Amino acid sequence: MTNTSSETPELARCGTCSVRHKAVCGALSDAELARLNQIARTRMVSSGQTIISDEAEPDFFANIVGGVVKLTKTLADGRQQIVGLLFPPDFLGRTFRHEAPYLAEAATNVELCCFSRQAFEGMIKEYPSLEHRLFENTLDELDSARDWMLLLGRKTAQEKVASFLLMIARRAPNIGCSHSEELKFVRFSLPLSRAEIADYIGLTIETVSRHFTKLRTDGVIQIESNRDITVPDIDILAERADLDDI
Amino acid sequence: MTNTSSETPELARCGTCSVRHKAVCGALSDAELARLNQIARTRMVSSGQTIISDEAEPDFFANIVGGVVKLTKTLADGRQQIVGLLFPPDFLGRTFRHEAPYLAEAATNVELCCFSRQAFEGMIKEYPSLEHRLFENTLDELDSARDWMLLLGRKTAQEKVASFLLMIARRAPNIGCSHSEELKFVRFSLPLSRAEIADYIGLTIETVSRHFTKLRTDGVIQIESNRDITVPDIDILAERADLDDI
DNA sequence: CGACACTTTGACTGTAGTCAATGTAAGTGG
DNA sequence: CCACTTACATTGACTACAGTCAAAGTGTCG
Repeated sequence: MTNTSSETPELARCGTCSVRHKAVCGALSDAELARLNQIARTRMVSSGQTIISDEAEPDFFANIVGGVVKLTKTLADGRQQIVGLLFPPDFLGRTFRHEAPYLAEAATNVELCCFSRQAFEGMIKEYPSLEHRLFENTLDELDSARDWMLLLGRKTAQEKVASFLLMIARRAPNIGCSHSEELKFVRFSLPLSRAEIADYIGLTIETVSRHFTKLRTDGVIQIESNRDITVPDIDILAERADLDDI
Repeated sequence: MTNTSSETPELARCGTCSVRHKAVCGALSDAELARLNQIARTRMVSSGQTIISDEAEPDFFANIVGGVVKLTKTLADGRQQIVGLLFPPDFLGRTFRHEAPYLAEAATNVELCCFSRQAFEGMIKEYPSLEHRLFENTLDELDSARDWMLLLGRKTAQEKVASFLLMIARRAPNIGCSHSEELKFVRFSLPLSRAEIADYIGLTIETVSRHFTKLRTDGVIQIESNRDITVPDIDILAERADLDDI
């Protein structure tokens, strides 16, 4: 929360990029990457800042290099729902449609690698392998969205909170966390406030807080500070989440 | 519910196909289509039959030519959530992944145009325009899934029921319905039972039924029969749905 | 006509929401 | 350094919306 969106984005340096092979860029050869490098600009966005408004037409796409981005939808009376959470090396932006269907905000301080819409869509048309990678990403996002629909429509508050913590514990390696060898023990920082968690799992702040407390008194989690959670045995947390599906 | 899945699928006839230009096939030239035609087989599936199990690895994809297909996810204790509803000319199947992430069932009698996985994935690799079309479809499905997350997480039972009816009214032209010139007046048949509607909008049967009754007594809808609904003024229904977003 | 599946309605319950107060931690200025 | 502010989180008391359990109603098909 120190600096706002940096004013002088600098040329990206793909050679030293931490998400080079995991992000969509992984689909490109060295020569193709060199061209992408020409249109890529690093940009820092501080926590709470809007990245893509749902009112304007965004003129860029981005890879998430660091931090967490939340995608939210809002009803006329202010009720909000987080419909997606992006971690490195996820891709941000709705290709082939000019109106953004949601608001993208930095949930933490975020590092982006941005591409202008025009130049990037041009590259998509030229390099089918790039479009293929984006397509695979989108299929994975759709699978996640549908998992979340099951959570929102059918899980109890307790299961929702446990499922949320489990999801963060599993994705946290991408934003830095520690865990034991056998992965039973996990410690991580929550990228969201209680209010944001509530908006993600379709509850109120109070209900989220109550179930955090319940999980703590039941010994399933330890709350080191508001944002720092330790899970002694992730399998026990998973039981509380009612391990999805058949 | 008359016939089960037909035993002798016949060669598709793309020339007379009702979804030729709207389905993914629309991305193909006549020559390319001729090749797709070779691997396409028409198949009828009766209401209630499973099309793709979430336990087996499906070996085909399909275009929905007629009828409605529901995609469901189930928790260990039997709670269900419908995570997608496919109408003509939607595409059914998860490309590039062998395990199906959900169960696909015929909600009504359904006509499919099926392609073997191997042959179709081969064509995708050869024809980037086909992959592009599938990608655009998937982006639209993702947008819909996120709209539905807002409904599941943040809308009241009344709003959920109204939103569901509104969605059906808007997509019903693809499964046959009548409406007035200015589109205010709409009459359609529901492709789902009350139990299925409940599983789609995250409620119980009883709550769905109560809110149908409420909308009827308020004059927002007329219930001609369990499955047949008339909406005298769709704008009034839309008000009850709390027209999404900002 | 009778059986069955589905839907509606009623009475009651319980989970999560609402409203309000208190607690906690980080940051600011006298 | 300590009062004060501010933002965020927790806890408590009460409420209400949707869920549960049960019965009655409706429609379809043999």
